[in-house]
Amino acid sequence: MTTPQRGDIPHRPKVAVMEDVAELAGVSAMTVSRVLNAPEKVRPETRARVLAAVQELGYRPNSAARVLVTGRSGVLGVVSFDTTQYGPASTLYAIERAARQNEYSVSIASLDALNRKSIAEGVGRLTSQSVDGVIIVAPHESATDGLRHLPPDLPAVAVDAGDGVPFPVVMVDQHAGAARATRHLLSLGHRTVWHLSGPANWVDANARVAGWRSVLEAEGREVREPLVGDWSARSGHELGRRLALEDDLTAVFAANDQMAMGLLRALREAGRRVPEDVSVVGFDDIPEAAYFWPPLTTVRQDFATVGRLAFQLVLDRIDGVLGERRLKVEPELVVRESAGVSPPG
Amino acid sequence: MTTPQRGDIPHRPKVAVMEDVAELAGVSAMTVSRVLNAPEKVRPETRARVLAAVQELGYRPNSAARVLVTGRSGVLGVVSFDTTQYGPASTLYAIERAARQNEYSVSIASLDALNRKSIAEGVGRLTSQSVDGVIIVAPHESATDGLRHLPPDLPAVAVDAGDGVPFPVVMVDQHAGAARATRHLLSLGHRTVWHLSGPANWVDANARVAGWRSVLEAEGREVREPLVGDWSARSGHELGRRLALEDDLTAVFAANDQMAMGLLRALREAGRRVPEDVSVVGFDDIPEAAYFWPPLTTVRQDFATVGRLAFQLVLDRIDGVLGERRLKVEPELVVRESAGVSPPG
DNA sequence: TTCCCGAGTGTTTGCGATAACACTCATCCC
DNA sequence: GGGATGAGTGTTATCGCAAACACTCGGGAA
Repeated sequence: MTTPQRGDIPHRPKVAVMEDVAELAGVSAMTVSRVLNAPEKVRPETRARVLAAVQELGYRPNSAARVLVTGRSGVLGVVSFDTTQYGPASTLYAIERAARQNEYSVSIASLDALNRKSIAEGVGRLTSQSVDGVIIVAPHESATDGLRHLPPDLPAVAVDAGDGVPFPVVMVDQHAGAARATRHLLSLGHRTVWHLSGPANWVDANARVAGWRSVLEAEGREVREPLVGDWSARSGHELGRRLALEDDLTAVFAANDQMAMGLLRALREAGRRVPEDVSVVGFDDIPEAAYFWPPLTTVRQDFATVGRLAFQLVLDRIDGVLGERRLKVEPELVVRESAGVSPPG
Repeated sequence: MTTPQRGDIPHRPKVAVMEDVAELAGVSAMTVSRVLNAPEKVRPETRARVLAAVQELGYRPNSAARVLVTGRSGVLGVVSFDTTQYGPASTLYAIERAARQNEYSVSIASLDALNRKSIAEGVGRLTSQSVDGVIIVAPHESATDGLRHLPPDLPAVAVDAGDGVPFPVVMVDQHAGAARATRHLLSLGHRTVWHLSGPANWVDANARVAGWRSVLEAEGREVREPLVGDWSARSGHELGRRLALEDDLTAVFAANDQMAMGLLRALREAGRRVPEDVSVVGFDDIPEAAYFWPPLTTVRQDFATVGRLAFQLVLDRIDGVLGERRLKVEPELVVRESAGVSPPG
């Protein structure tokens, strides 16, 4: 037993490795490896001895060594933008959950900007860490463009991407959700529906505009130019003040709940009652939506399902299975009190 | 050159390794390694040749191999609970940002429950992935208890933990924030302040109760039993209906903005005007708080700073530097319109 | 009896990088 | 001129694990 030198800090406190376990159990390292990876190939008594030794030494396999030899890390990369927002955060959470249940863990790369370069860099940060696969949550057109320039053999899956990406895509059917919201408002007797949209170049925003527009056009209603916000309550409020000036305004479909919230306040400040004078429908169904004033009618996105499906798809890709190209999750209209019948013209 | 066998899928598409770069540049692998890790030790011309080769082959170092030999992964683990909430999500985001700026990447482990076992398991999932350090965001008493049972030599830092944990702790000074909110309400002329607290055993909730109580006691005001919510708008609404029945109610301090939102609605439904009849102050300053009706006076928590500091502290611990034991970030009172002068008794 | 087979285990090798040390010169000093 | 010096580069060993292959049995078929 070597005594520590003066001042020596035992820096790596000598953690047990496979060889130590083998020795304690009186077998070879290979047998230990087998107990851990293919227990059925080891006689039960031997297995028990090995497991006891593992327990006693508190042995944990060194993943770096395993990765080096197997080429598999059991780590999934997620690149995303602004995970403080409800949508991305929920998606990330669902992915992590699904991953955990499948013995995967997840490594994240947040993006500062949404463009080709930063996407490539985020993916690069992850792949150089030897992740087995990547899920990219970046619902922006330029991110979509970035995806097109990634190596197509990368085991990747996109969430909420536009068309023409070389990977499977999972997304909520935004078009259908927006259409549902718009139809709901028309069914209440409104002559037309205004739209408070998300920022240009966000795929969700565009799809919602398209869904909204398609219903109005199909029904032959007037299509007013959408007002473009930035998803924030602030922008909803600001644009809401402009909307409140329109006196033929009776119904508004806001592209997310935060903007709807700002809108609600602007309408109230302008003396327009909701839903008596103006009806409002949002999108997302954030947990607080039911406690807006009035409670918000909105379109619920099932992020948990999106996350789960995305994980399932990367898993398939990692295993070389070619799965669906494009999976859509149905959104659901949640009727509360912010939308009512059209006031008599 | 071996021709692929029939049916053979070239499974690992032969990515370039250091030896390939070395060969192309006409040097040894060691020199390539040096160019990458200690460029000043290599003659400029050699370095240029190597870098050109790296470029040409698209070489990326294999991190697993590097980890195996250096014992350092450049990965930071973050264990947290419910990252869909604004606070944890913001903290996580700030940590990721700080990490990225220091060439670290982050791996996450979400917890399904907050107890000793799940904390240990979360930390275990991360350490077995050879993270260099861990930040634990689990502001619950039983999580704090879990921390006490972790190996104290683990390079870990806790965010928002209770006392007596064997790691440095970073947190917003909840006590001071709550005191500030309470004092603000008293300064407006209210005789006392009610409290809508967070759930029992959450360290933030407890600290806010303590801060609120300490001010009332110091000023000799009546201390009404706090109503205990669960952070959600739903619970704020429900408890708010009970509060609305108290006719000596003039001021409420809610432990977070979501509960304040529910409370606001309950008060309005009961015909109590805010701030004319009842003043409300929240906690967090979520981005929407300014668009509540009325705009919410609240206490802003600087999660970005918390995240940055936490990262700095783990970094120190990883490097063996012994830093602060407990770092507090000052919260800030943001005055908006939901709190006003006390109505004449 | 002999041979084969396969279950169970061991030995060797290699994954891709870096640490530690060895080597080669040109330079500089006395 | 001889040796010390140090900058620049190469060689070898090693990290911890698993794949591939080798070995040792005991039992059943021929």
